[in-house]
Formats: sequence, C-alpha cells, structure tokens
Amino acid sequence: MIAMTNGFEEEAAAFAAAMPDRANADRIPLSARARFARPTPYLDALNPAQREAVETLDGPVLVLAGAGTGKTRALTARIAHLLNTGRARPNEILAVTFTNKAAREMKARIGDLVGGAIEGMPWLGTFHSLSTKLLRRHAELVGLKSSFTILDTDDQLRLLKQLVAAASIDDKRWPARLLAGLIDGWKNRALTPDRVPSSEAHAFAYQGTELYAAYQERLKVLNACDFGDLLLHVVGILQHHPDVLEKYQRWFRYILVDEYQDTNVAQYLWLRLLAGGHRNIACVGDDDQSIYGWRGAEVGNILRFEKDFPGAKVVRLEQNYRSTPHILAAASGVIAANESRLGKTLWTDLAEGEKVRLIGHWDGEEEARWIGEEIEALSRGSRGLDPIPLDGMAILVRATHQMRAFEDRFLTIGLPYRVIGGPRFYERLEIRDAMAYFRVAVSPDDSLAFERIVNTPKRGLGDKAVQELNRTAREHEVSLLDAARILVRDGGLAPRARGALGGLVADFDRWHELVQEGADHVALAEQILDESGYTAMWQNDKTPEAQGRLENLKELVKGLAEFENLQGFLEHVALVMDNETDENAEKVSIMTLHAAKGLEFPAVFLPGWEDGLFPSQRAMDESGLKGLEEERRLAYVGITRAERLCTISFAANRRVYNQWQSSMPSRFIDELPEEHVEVLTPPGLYGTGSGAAAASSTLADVAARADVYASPGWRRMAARTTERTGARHEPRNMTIDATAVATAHEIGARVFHQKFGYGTVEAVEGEKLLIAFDKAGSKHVVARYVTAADEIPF
DNA sequence: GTCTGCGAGGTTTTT
DNA sequence: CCTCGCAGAC
Repeated sequence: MIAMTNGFEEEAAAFAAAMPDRANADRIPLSARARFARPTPYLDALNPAQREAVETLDGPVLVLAGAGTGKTRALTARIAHLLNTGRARPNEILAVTFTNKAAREMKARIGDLVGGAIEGMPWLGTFHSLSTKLLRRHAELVGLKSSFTILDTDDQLRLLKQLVAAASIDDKRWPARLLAGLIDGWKNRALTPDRVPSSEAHAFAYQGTELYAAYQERLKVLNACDFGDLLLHVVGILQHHPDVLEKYQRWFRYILVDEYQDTNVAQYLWLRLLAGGHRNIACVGDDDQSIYGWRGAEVGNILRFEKDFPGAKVVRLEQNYRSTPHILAAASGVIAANESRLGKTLWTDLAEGEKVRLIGHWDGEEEARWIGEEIEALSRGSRGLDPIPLDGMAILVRATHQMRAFEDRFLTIGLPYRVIGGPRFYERLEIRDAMAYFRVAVSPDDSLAFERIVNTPKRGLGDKAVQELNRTAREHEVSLLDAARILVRDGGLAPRARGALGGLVADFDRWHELVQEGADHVALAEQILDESGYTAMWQNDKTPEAQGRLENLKELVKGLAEFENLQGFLEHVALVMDNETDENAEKVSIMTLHAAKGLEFPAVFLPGWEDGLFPSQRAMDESGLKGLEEERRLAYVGITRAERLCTISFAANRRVYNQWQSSMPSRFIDELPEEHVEVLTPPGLYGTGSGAAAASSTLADVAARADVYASPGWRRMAARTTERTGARHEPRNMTIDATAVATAHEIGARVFHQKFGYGTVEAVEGEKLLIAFDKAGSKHVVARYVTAADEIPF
C-alpha cells in the first residue's frame, strides 16, 4: 500500500547508486577491495563446519543448519568474508531473508563484523522488498508504472469482493477469503491464470481461474500488485527478458539465502534464475524446521538442492550451542519419527541439565494455573535452578485460542506477560483508515484507498454514492477521486452527498498540494486526521476500544517522524508489517510455535499437547501424513527453543467453543525418549500436591492416567478435589509491590483496563479488585492493571 | 443511509 | 462463547 508518485525519482537515483554501470564499477573496486583486505578475526570464532560453510565461496553450497547451531553466525561471517577477500563489494551481494526482522538482524551483525565500514548492503532484504526494488525498475515490462501500489490483504479482499459481485456470482459460493487463498496458492506456485492446471480448473474451480484472471486485469488497471505479484512479476521479467536477466546474473556475484526450507516455488524460480550464471549460491536452512508448508513453502526445494545445483557442496552444522543434552535428545527423538528428512545428528558439549518435564492436567484452566505458578517459582529461583527472569520464559502454543487461558490467568495473578504476534499494529482498523487518507493525499489516483475512507467518518456517502462513483470512474476512465470531481461539477448525486463529496475532494486537493510542496509530513499527517474528522470520530466513540485506537493513531503519527516523507513511510509499511514492541519490561512471552522460530529462551513451556490440538486435526485432515510430519517439525521447533528447561503439558479436558471436550495426550508425547523425560504428577491428583515436587512416574503411567482422566469416576473425584482445595492454588504474589497499593481504588470508582475497557469497582479484595466492566462483564483484576478512568488521555 | 439483531463460523502467518 | 457480516427495519 504505497505509491511512489513523486518519490520515484529518488528511488531511481538510489537504485543507480546501488547498481552503477559495470564499466563504471570496474574503476572503483581497487580502493574498495584494498579497504577490506584485512585479517579475518571472524573466522576464529567458528567451528570447523561453520568455517567450511563460510570459506566455500564458489559454486552452490547448501548449509544444513540444525536448531541452535550458529546458522546466522555462519551466514553473516560468510558475507563478511566475501567482502573481506574482495570477492564482491557490498552492492554485489544478494542476501535474501524471509522476514524483515531477520534482515535487520543480519544487517546489524554484519556491521559488527566488518566494523560498520560498509555503507549498508542495498541488496540485503526480504524476497518481497528486493522484488519491489527490482520491479520498480522494470515495471513497464509487465504493464505497470513504476509508481505501482502494493495491496495488502485487506485491499485484496475488497477488490475480490467487488469482482465476485460484478460477475454476479453468489458470494456464498465464492467468499472473497477463499478466493484470495486460492489465488495466493497459485501465485506461490508461480501459476499465472492461464497456467493453472486444468485438473484444478475443473467445474467448481473453473470460475476461480476466471476470477483470478479478472483480478489480475483489475490490478493492472489500478496499477497495483499484491504480495504474490511482487515475486511473480520479477520471475516473469527474468524469464522473458534475457538481457535483463543476464544483467542481474552478472551483477549479483554472490547470492545467499536464509531459511531456504521455507521457499515456495515462485521464490525458488526467482533464485534459480538469478543464480543461473555463476551459480554462486549459498542456501542455509533446516529441513526439520520447515513449518510453513501450509502457505506454500516447499520442503522439496531443500531436499533436492543437490539435484538442482549439481556439484553442490553440502555442509552440515550439527553442534548445538543452545540447549542441554536432555532437551536436544528429546527433540531429536521426536523428529526422528519423520520419514522425509535429510537427517542430522545434533550434539552439544553443554552440561547435562534438567530432563524435559512432562505433566498432565485435568483441564486447560488448571494447566494455565500450574504454568503460572511454575513461572513464578522459576523466577524466584525455586526448582533448584538459578532464577530465570520473566523475559527468559516463553509459553509456546499451537493455536492462538490457547493464549486466552494464560492471559486470563496471568491477569488475575498479576504476572506480567506479552503476547507476541497478536493483531499487528498496521493491520488495525484505525491504522489502515489513517493510512488510506495518507495514501490518497500522496497519490490521488489510489482509488482503493479513496474508497476505503470515502465514508469514514460517516459523510452520508453510502453504497449508492460509491456505486455512482465507480460507475462514473469507469465511464470516464479516471480514478475515483476524479470521478468525484466530475460528479460534483456536473451536479450528480443527491445535494447532500454532493456537498460532502465536494468537501472531501477539496480536502484532498489541499493535502496533496501540501505533500507536493514538501510540507512537514508529521504535522501534515496530524492535520489530515484532524481536518478529515477522523480523530473526532474516535473521540466521540464511547466504546472501550476507542481510547486504544486514539493511542494507536498518536503512535502512528509519532512513528512518522522516523521517515523522510509520507511516501517513504507508506512504502515501508507496505512491506514491513511488523510492529516492534520494544518495551524492555520483564515479561513472560506468549506466542505461537510458528512465531517462536528463530528465538530462544532459558525456559520454555509447551502446553496443549493433545491429539487434535497438537498435532492439529485440521493439518492432518487437509494434508494427511505430510501434515502430520509438519506438525512434528513444529514440535521439534518448540522443544529446541529451550536452553535449559523445557516443560511439556497436556490437559485431559478442554473447553472448545464452550463445549467440553476430552482428549488424548498427543502422539508426540509417546515419541519422547523416556530416559530424557521426567514425568511430573499433576497437582490435585492426590488432593494436596502442589506443583512439580511430587513423585515421578513413567510415560506409560501418564498415558494411562489420561484414560483415567476421561472416565466419569475420575471426573467426579477430581471435581470433589478441586472444590475442596479450590483456593489452595492462589499464589502469594511476589510480583506485586507497593505500587499496587499506591494506586488505591474505591468501591464505585470508574476505572479503565487495557483489555477489558471501562468498568466500575465492585469490591476491593486485597491487591485485587472485582470490577464490573461495561462490556466484558465482572472480573477479578489486579489493581495496578487498571487506571482511574479520568487519568486516561484524550 | 444508518442502525440493530440475528445467524454462521471459528485463523497456524509473512510479505 | 464471541465476533463478524448481512438483511431488514427505521
């Protein structure tokens, strides 16, 4: 969602700088090379395998890097080495990652290694950001203008919805989401509409390819791309324009790819084309950590690397620097059950440490309660280990809905936590709206953005007005904003609507002029939000979310200051949808297993190991054995996140959509090697057990117990036990300090809570308050998590 | 054109 | 249970 109408010249200039003419380049390198001809201290820090991965500079290299084996270190050292030996200058190295985070990290680490002497690496980035750069340069070859807009998922869905409606197809039969998924899938596999295999284009799906083709047409008219297009267009250009291909093949002397196991077909083609000349391509990956098959990643890419690049050198990194032997052995035991893998044997010379702990619980709430207590104990330094800070602990769940139990519990006991990977900042409604305003102000032809906010806040421009706008736009072949201009001029629409529309057009004209004049963009952004009435809309909104939304808008405007201008910001946002929550506060992390890849924590909790949940029923239904193996890799990723302590748990009963459902322990539990696992007895089983200290039993016992759990007799017994000892688990809370008392609240006071919104205090129970929330109902909440209602800004 | 109430569905996610 | 989207009422 960007447009580069006036920013493009700058972009082009930057591009030229990043990629000077070959002839010109040859005059520079001597000095540049001399500058990097230095000793190689970064090599000394490497083990033999890593060294091999770094020093094998020519020809194809596949580095199979197991979890925690120093993959990033090898990759960055390799880049440093390329620079240092004068093999390539910074702008001749193409280094590809999947996430912006990984790209940032790598940039930082290379800077450290080379002493920050390189002026950045212009071609280090994600597949998508690099593709954008290339595509802006050659857009005309695929019928786009270099100022093309990048659509986000939201734009994409709205567009598809329109197309479905326009084709008078039942939108029940073709929900936009389904269609978007289908199209994404095709694009992942580099299939243009005409190339979708007929087997998939049959009957039902036939309409799908028609719609796909219509969608592509529409994108061209809008001068827009979706994420898949960024890659696909580049692949198309490289395939159909040998001169362009050759130019880049020669320019990028060395290619490096991170997380190769996650590449999809389109990305694979992209790489193979660019590496086709010299074949100096180094791919780093771990087939055991391929967990994105469901979104098009092809483990096959890594499995058949040697076939694609004959003569490839394969280097295995097997020494693990992260986890203790027990943890490593448990992970290896699980992953060994997978059939299709290249196979690696991880080893470590770290001290033995704790066994992986396994515990079963009666239900999900008890699991959350137990983990909460464990976390508090571990942070105090109980359990015979050195204290682990809260931010050294993580709960890794299979599905987001598991997070809730933990959030509820931690709110109740006042345990600070952070949820990673919730709704992302830039995906929030208010942020998208605000950005739509910016987009139109920057590029008045961005019709999708215009349509999004034409009636937000309400201006009396409903469906009918929008239809009329679209009709006029089509008739005159102009953008929506120009269509609005025409309607206003010619007296179309009802007088009221016409007035409102005229006002909006005048607003955008004014703002656009300010953009052109190069007015201060932060002030301008604020002005736009103000004058459009958007800020006022939320200020007048009485729902609990409104406050947060206003906060977010403030945050957005604040964030703008980091960019040179609005267009720079919009480009950034289009490609970088992550939000850095860099609160450094000590908090426990809650996230999905997917989000945890690449991270590590001293202590990791893996709850919800139940068949159906993990492995997920859906994955197995949809992808069978392949799905199961991917789930198993997910288990492997989860366990290998742990440095010192890994605790796996399952619950016999879980509430799913308000229905109680009892389940069996995950089949992965059976795959844990017994000698590396310590089985804990759940609290409550004998009425008085309190946590982890209780007697050990065997895996078989636990499995058997799970059966017992499901029996009616046990339920009755457990119900009695919990009733009798219900209060026993309330922990003496040591994370609460004097501040809790300082924020005293009285019965009847109006308060505000981040998650639950506004409410009235009904009772004060020590450090906890019983609050009747306006929207969320009555809840017990720790006092310091609420503020008096009138303390809230705005 | 906007608001309300009812029904259907329920997501692992990055760009 | 909760959220979102749509149809129908105002």
